[in-house]
Amino acid sequence: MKKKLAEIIKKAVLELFDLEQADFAVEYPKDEKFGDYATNVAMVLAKKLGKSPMEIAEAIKLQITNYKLQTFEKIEVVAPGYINFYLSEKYFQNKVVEINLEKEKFGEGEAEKKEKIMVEYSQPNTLKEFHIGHLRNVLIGSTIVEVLRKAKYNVVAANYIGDTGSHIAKCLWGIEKFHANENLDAIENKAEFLGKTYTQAVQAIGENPNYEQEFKSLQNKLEDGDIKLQALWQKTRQWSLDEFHSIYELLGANFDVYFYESEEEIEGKKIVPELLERKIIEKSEGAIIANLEEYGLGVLVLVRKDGSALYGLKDIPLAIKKFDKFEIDTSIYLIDVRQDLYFKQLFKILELYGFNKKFVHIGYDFVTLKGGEGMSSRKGNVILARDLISEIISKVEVKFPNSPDPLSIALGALKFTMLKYSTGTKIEFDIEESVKLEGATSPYVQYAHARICSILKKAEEAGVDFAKADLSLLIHEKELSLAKELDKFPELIEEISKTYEVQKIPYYAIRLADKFHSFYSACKVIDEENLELTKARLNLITAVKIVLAETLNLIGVSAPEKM
RNA sequence: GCGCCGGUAGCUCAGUGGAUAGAGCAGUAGCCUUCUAAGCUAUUGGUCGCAGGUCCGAUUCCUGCCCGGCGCACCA
Repeated sequence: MKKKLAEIIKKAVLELFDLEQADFAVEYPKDEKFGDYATNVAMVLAKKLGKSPMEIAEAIKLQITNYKLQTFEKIEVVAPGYINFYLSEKYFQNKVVEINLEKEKFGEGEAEKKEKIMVEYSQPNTLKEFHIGHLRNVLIGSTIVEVLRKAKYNVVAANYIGDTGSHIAKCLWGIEKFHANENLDAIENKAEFLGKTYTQAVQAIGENPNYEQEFKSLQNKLEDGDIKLQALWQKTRQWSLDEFHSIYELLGANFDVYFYESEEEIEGKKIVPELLERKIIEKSEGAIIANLEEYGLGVLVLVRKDGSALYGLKDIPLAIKKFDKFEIDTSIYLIDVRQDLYFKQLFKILELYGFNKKFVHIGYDFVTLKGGEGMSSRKGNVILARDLISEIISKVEVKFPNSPDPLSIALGALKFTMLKYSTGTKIEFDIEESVKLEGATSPYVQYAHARICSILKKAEEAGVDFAKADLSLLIHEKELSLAKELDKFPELIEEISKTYEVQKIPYYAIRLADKFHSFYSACKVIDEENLELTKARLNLITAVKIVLAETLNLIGVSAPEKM
């Protein structure tokens, strides 16, 4: 509707005034009493046209009124020059019908988009533990994927596993040093063992310079293909991958393709001569670097002086492969904001290489612990994803002993909490706060859904057939307010598919649930005295149920029938 | 030093070139013989970090400053 209205306004403006184009905004007014949509077009044009905003607004209002569109109930001009549009009740009543017809397809993009987008996210390092900081990435990433799909983009969800590099060597060294005599295969929680050993190794190496030597020599042996170490690498790598897959399954995150750093490393080394030849990179202080000072991007080291490859070198062939092999148009990297400079450097190198494509880095700020510093696997001051989930489950069980599915409520609460922050906000994680289940949380939204299901079940048991209903009976303030919120859903999808502002989904879900709860206490749906109104309202809440479930679905939260 | 991000109610956070700046939590006062009170209704609470500038209009854009975080050559 927003788009349509913008076109109508533009048409009116261009007909009325001698203009090439018009720049203006169509927005939701702050208050419903100012109508359903408002535009500032008159104020924007005032100066250019040398007329007062009110005068222009009146002229536009008259022009649009002459179109005799049934969509509008009223068009109003208000000082200092707003034009407020009031949509008709009929429009919203029809919207309810439309949603019930389209069902879960409501809100989808109108046509398949031509653009193919790859979203790379998660990128965990093997042998490190999966902590709650990693959760933010997975949850934002899978939400972006879902939203883009809903908006009808062709999306490839990609993961890039960090299965090589010094952190691996450190952990393997730690195993050999401290756990050589243990039967590794018998360890029950292998992921935890690896994580702990990694932290142990980092600390030991930091404290004892001799260990530094030992670990370095192990790293060299590993890179030279030492058979025993290779086997250990393979085995532990698989343990980590198994753990990651299990966590993704728990969270409902899916990937279409996995890339591995250990494979890209080989490709990266192949293009070094060409990059050197073309003077995109150079030798410096024994290392190979890209000097990007002239672009204000500093220096990026690609190859260490010992000849080993760094992450930048691996990202170059991978970036190219994504376009060439997968035929994508846009490549999105979801990685925390601390790597912002790195991505600017990477994209610049690719540009200099002649690979000028659409690259996007979506950065989000990291997760810290309340009262502490940033979580770091190296320091071992982490809260593991699994531990947090267990803790939330136990809270749910205590608070709602009859809950049929505490796991999905707990996961919902976690996802919602993680996603409701904008990406520029650091999340100061407070476990106590995160497991609260009242207010702006997923249970609030899920509860609305469960309440609807409960009413629908009751209606079904009473044998009410509401397939045919007179929706024009929906004139109550709370009913229309609900329908108006439903109408905004497609615009929300469209917006987020362009801005990636995923926090808007939880906020939308809260607003919709809020309006439902408010309607629920003001209006009785099933009213034996008034069967026609009952049918109309059953249609309304069915539409609300569809949109609530779809909204939750986008952020991977279940919509329970019962709570 | 240079760069990026943040500074909005007691707390945690949304939001916006425009109409009285919002939500949750916390506080206060109410609401379960009625479709689930994980709920509803009402209410207290803000010089939108500071100072300038642009604009008809700035919390929003620009500049400077202050505070916090992060990044800037061999981690990813």
